[in-house]
Amino acid sequence: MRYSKLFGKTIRGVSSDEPSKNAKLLTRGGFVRREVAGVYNYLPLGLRVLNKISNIVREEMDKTGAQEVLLSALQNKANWEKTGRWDSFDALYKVKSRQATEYALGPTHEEVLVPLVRQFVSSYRDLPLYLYQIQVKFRDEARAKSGVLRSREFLMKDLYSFNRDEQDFDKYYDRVINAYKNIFKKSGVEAVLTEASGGEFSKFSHEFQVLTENGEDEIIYCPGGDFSQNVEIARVKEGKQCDLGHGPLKKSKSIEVGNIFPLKTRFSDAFGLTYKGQDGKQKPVIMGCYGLGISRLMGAIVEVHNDEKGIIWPKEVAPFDVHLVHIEDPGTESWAKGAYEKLTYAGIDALWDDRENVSAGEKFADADLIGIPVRLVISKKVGEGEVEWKNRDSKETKMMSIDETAKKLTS
RNA sequence: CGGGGUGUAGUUCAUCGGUAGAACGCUCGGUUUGGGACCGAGAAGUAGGAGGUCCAAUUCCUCUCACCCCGACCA
Repeated sequence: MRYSKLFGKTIRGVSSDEPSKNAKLLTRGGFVRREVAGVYNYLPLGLRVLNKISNIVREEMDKTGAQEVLLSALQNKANWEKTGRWDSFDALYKVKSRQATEYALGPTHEEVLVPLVRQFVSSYRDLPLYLYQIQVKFRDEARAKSGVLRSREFLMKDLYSFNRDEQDFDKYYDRVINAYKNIFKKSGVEAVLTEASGGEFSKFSHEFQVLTENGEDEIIYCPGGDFSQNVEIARVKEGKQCDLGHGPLKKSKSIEVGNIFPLKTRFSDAFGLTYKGQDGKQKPVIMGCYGLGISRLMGAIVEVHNDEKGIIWPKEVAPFDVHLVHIEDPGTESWAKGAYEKLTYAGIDALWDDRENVSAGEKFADADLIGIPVRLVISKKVGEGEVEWKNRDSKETKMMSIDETAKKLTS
């Protein structure tokens, strides 16, 4: 992609209206632009990151045996009344058609999926069933804040499990925990598996919490990794010695990037989702719910991976593999194009800063702000057929041939 | 939803009763080219909206809308 053609530009300053680090950097870098409070537009760079994260999530979800669907955002009011949530779900957006029919604007999808699954599940042979989607969710937050971390419209992966019994459910629950661990690891963040309140549905839930100053949640955890609780339920205090000898428990602000919990038969009962067991008896389906905020994770990654110059994307979620910077010198006009074509041919996704009459300093500053993990410079100083390789998170540079570069990037 | 604050050029902000200004960005010309270069010329605004006070309102008052912050809320 030629940077000169890319929709969305970097900007130097950003309104003091946008005080959160993630929104500031994402806005300055040309990834997002705010539409209204708590709602963001994702520009090409931002969408690329969302898609990278989504694909990591898809891969791991598919590995657990789940299938992807896409459910409706406009939802049937009657089903929300059936579960009692039409009135009790505070953050529910309600919209009205011209015929005065009311709809829920989906904040979550039990009310859609359970009746749908009911049409297909009747026997123990139809279970287990695992369905997920990646979709825009709407929640009427009393107060949107922290940039893309708490927004009213956001991209979320939600998975719902349907099992014959608790034992099967427990096994799958653990499998999803593992999948989540893989997702966060690949996305470049450390997410601490944390016990939290179960709210309406069960005694407990599990949250995946990314430690950062700017988080809204707070957890008490063992530095050894064997214990973590959200302060909302924590009975122990910071500083208490870990039972397994890992030293004093720590307290930290954090961002909840995933939340999983048992639904038991809460929705199966509401919609009469049952199956006939091998023994001929009609039984309720045991459900679980597994959320993961894609856009929120993007924000969390930015909160964690940045420096005074801008974002530092982990490789797997970066909008491009490399940032090709051409410093104009007479006689080098064709060099960058040649390099770009070679890299593209090798399957490397390059953002090529081909702007004319833009100083080297400005191109470097933009590259740092955008935060693609590898920067390749082409200039007279570097020489034809060569590039200067620099990682975003390092000061060191290295000269190498374009062929070598392509090989290193694809290995 | 309570408390506080802010709406002026594409963006960030000044002006604070006498009808609008800078920087960045943008356009044109030229000089530059390894860390956000420079010179010159130029385009760009119903001052969020409505009402009121006043000879005169971006400025003061009222209402309204939007946005931000703190809190409450956050399956």
